[in-house]
Amino acid sequence: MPVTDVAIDKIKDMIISGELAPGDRLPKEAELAQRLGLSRSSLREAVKALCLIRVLDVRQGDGTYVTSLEPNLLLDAMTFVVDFHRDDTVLDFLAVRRILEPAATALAALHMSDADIAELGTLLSELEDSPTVEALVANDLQFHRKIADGSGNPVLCSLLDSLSGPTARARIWRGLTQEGAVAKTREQHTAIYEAIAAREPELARSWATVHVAGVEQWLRNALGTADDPTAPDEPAAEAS
Amino acid sequence: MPVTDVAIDKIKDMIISGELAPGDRLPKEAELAQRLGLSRSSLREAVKALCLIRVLDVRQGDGTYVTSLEPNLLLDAMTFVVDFHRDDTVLDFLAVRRILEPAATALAALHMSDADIAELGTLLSELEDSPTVEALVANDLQFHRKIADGSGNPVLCSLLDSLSGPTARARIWRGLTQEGAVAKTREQHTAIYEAIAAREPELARSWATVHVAGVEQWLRNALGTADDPTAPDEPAAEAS
DNA sequence: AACAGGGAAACATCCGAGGTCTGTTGCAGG
DNA sequence: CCTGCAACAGACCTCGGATGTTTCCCTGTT
Repeated sequence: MPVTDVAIDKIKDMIISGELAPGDRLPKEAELAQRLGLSRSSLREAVKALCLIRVLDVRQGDGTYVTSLEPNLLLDAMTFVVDFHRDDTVLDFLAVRRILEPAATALAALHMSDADIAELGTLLSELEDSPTVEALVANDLQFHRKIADGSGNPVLCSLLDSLSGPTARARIWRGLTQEGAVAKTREQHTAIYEAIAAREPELARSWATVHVAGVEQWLRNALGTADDPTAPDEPAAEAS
Repeated sequence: MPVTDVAIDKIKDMIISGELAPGDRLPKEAELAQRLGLSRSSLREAVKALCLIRVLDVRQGDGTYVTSLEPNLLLDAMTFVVDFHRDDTVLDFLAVRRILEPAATALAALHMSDADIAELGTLLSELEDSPTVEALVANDLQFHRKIADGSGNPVLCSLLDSLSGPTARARIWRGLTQEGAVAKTREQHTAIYEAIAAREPELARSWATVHVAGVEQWLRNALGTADDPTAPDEPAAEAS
């Protein structure tokens, strides 16, 4: 195993063992390199890799620090990974989102604060009557992010955030090619908001399912894979 | 922005744009470095980072290649990230797993091949009467992995696989401290298997919910956070 | 045709020398 | 005493080259 990979594991272990706590500063490059028994070049490769996944944070002129290691930060790195997937796997991501989003929406109906719900309503009313597709998608992302955040589970929130990337692309495509998509999206968002405001988790869950499934169904038809037997094609009664 | 980060983006773009397809070989270090306008040292840092998240695969003496970029490979890198989370966030991961696992189990009941179901049964019967905790957990991981794979959604499968890491640790802890956990786990596994074999998605979903919720409930009590208002503490009726 | 040897190619690792940015310290002025 | 600016030191950034290791592949032999 290359020394760089060893160094990555060593640093990882130092963090997991508690020797390095979140926010701590690492020894300077030269010092740490000597301690781990490798050159500065190789160490820098290890640090850069851990930096990409948000475990370390290097600040030029200052030092290298362990990040907060909070779920939202670490899962955020998954967005980078998701970006690599082409359209042929976007359906699989969307299928996962269709599982998580309704659950998150139901949780939001239970746990969201009144103030946050009010902000959610503001978000909806901020949208112009005839928004551009870009504005609609941006508003959509904020809307769903706020709901995911309202679920009270940071892991769930971050995961949904990451999965929304490909969905957003698909949604733009949809908005550009399908008439009525804008109006339909707004109607469904309003319905979800009202269900949450009414503290009706099951109703919120159902609307969320309908909302995501709509995009999924359209995308499946657009890709011509509606007859793919390996794809999950049963509603599975999340909203029963 | 450091030149290394620029290089990471450049390489990423080369892949996303299709200039570099999965399995393709990158130009040699010196050549690519010159083309991207930086030194080999800096380029190597970029390559190493992309290597950690399984986007690139370097083979000494041969060259650097783009991986298959399949979801299972890329999501697999998330396991590395999940390892960094301490016990105080494991409940959040478990809560997400409790959302995904029942859904995956229901899908497996619909899509799993008869041959795979038979293997699932074999897995159960392979376990000794009084297994060690380690053997039980290993068997448990295989069992759930096979079900996740049977859902037919590679993204869902990989995601569950990553989330099972922390769960496994908790399960070991549970097995070591709670009497009857071994027997209960086996009973529930058998019930899940039989529901899948009977092609009963809703029954399979319910058993999976019970199974994961059991660990979750135990862990919450063990951590003394049962009264945490921010944690999702409602069954949310997945199995209604 | 099969096998062993050798050479070329490519990555792995290291070293050392500037460059750039940041945080701090100390001095001068209000 | 407080404020602001300037110089300094510390730490990371980037580079280029030299040497070691591994793999692939061509070649020659059996």
